[in-house]
Amino acid sequence: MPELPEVETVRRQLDELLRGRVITGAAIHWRRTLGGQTPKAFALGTRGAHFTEAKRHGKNLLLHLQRGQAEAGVILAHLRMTGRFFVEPLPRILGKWDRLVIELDRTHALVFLDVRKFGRVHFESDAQTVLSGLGPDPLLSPFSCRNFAASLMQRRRALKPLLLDQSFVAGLGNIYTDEALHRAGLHPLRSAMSLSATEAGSLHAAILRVLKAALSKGGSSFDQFYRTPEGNPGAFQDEFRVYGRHGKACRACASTIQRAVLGQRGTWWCPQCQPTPARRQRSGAGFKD
DNA sequence: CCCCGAACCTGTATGC
DNA sequence: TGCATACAGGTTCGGG
Repeated sequence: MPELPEVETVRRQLDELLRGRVITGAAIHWRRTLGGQTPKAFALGTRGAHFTEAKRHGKNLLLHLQRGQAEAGVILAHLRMTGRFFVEPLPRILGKWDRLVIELDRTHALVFLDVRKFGRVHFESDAQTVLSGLGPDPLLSPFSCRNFAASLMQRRRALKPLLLDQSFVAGLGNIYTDEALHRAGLHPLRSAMSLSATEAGSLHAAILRVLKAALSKGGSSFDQFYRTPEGNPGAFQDEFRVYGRHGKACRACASTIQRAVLGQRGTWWCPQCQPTPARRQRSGAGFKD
């Protein structure tokens, strides 16, 4: 489900919904949601603290906590495939897919719902250590064209798996990687180091453009899984140019959109707008299928 | 460094 | 209708 535009939409709403609320309790309904942390450790870290600011890096949400005037750590959350947050008044009936319920001010609940159970929510006294392995977030400085181009030149990997690698850039997932490559006119199998300075610039611009456009629509929804904390779906799915459009006409040139599996992920591209790289420009791996 | 397959999970769509 | 299979916005691990 959620990539940078969806997570940023969630962050903005949680920032409004949670600011100032005091955590008065927590009930865990699926242990692994805490990612190895004990329920006791989560409760000790969070109970009695109040929310200050909601931040984000890549697809990670950081819900900052204070006790009085003192920093008290963060609730670090990753929605993975199907995680959702929302706030409801108490009392409420526990839902089938509710994995963690955090009580707010004794009157409300912050619910983490997650059908596939891949999502993670845990308390960290120091978020820096967890985020240290992540690359730059395109919507948070610094993400300069210059540095991005320079880091591309050092990698032989194909663009698709490289852009999905959160230690290279944080926030792109399967949808926005394919959408950015199409907008940049670059084939997903192109080796990163084969890009000219102009092509690297196009890719940098395309990433920013597609992420901002998706964010302005509240992200993308095409099933019941992604909803904002206020309960709304995104609307950017109507503007996909390649993702999921196998067999349909390219919106730019009318060629038939192709699909193949690359790096275990479905990959969509336009054979006209994104020409097949010459052997020299291709990375080692190829398509499966 | 890079690639692959498997694992973690449940729901939905599709085919027989 | 039932059953089997494939696939899904993500990440991590072990092995080659």
